[in-house]
Amino acid sequence: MTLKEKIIFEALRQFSTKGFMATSTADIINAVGTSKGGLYNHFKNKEHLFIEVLRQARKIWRERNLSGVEAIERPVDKIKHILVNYKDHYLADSTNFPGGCIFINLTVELSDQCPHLAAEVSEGFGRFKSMLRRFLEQERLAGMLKESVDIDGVVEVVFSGLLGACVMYTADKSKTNLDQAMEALAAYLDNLCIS
Amino acid sequence: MTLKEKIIFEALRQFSTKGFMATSTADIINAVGTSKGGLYNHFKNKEHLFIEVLRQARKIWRERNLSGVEAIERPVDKIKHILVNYKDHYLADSTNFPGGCIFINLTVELSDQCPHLAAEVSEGFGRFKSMLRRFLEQERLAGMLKESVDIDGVVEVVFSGLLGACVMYTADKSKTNLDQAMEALAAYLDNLCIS
DNA sequence: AAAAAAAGGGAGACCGGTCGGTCTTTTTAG
DNA sequence: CTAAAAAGACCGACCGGTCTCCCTTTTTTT
Repeated sequence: MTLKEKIIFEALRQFSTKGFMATSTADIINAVGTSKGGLYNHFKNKEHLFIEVLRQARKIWRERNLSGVEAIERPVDKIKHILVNYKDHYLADSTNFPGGCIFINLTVELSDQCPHLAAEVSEGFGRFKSMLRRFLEQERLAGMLKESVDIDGVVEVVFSGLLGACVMYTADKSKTNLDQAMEALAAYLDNLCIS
Repeated sequence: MTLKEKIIFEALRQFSTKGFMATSTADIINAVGTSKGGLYNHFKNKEHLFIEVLRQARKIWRERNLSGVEAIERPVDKIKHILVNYKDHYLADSTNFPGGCIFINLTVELSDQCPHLAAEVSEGFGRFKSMLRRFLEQERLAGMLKESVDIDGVVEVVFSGLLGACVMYTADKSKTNLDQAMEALAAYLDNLCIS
């Protein structure tokens, strides 16, 4: 692992817990065991480091949350699988994300202070919501969704519920509450389907 | 309005947008138009100011979100009323909370940096969840809840959904999306009731 | 093949600026 | 006259970022 990679992974860890502003370059430098020169040789400034950390975080997010989804045929089951991945492989990954969902944390932190960085972060939210909507539309096309179901409303409930559960997990670190929230969302989805 | 009150209200505004750590005492002092002496005569240090700001924030939260709830007889309608209050009177209060829900913002910011402050903040979450649960139990006692409904699960969905909607509102400031999320939660509640 | 030179990563002293907090001084009110 | 309120100079610590220096590795020259 090169020094640059080490810096990115350590910055990811610290941004995830302490946020972007509250993590000093000195914190990262000490944790990695390098120096100012070692860091600023690879990154123009703290903001450029942030961009690379964000890219890495997205890559890990996909690995954790989308693994095994392709192999599932029924769209609504794909969503339920993602919910399970979220709690068991993503939020539970205390090596890379010891502070919970880094995208939520950074969005909350930066939305009013660094709007251009926050926009970068929350871009992924829109893509995720679109994915959920696509799965639900496929389920409807297959005729497996109850007539009365409003897809956009369901997307909002599932997505907001997932976000809220992440926030609570950040706050109380309770795996029990997290499990319950995810199971409740899965039950909610089941209730929208036929048979 | 005394200087002390002015400081608390201004600190509330700034903590709500920029967070606790990123708001400097100088920011508050300049906005209020006072000096270091003017602030530190009324508050021992920044953390004590934080405590008083938190107390004020809770008071406003209750005023905004619980107004009119007493007058409603059916418990589940009380919850739906709170959802409406949340988006129309609480999150829309850009005078006091220009940065969205201050409790969520502060919880996310402080959970890993100042656990003792974060615990103070998120204490209210537990009380709110208990309130939701109490309403649902009353509804069940009145026989108006479907047999299959798991109250704890519903509490998780509604509470997490509310939290997540707040986070998204912090990120995109979209009143439309907020309305949709809240309406979807109300529809979810309707679906659990008889008739 | 040996010597010289160029290149680049890393170390850390250093800079201007900002932070929370203290202390002395001045102003104001009772 | 006194006591509280307010002002603001000041302090040490820390921030992001720059700069120079060193050391190792690679490339070029003889």
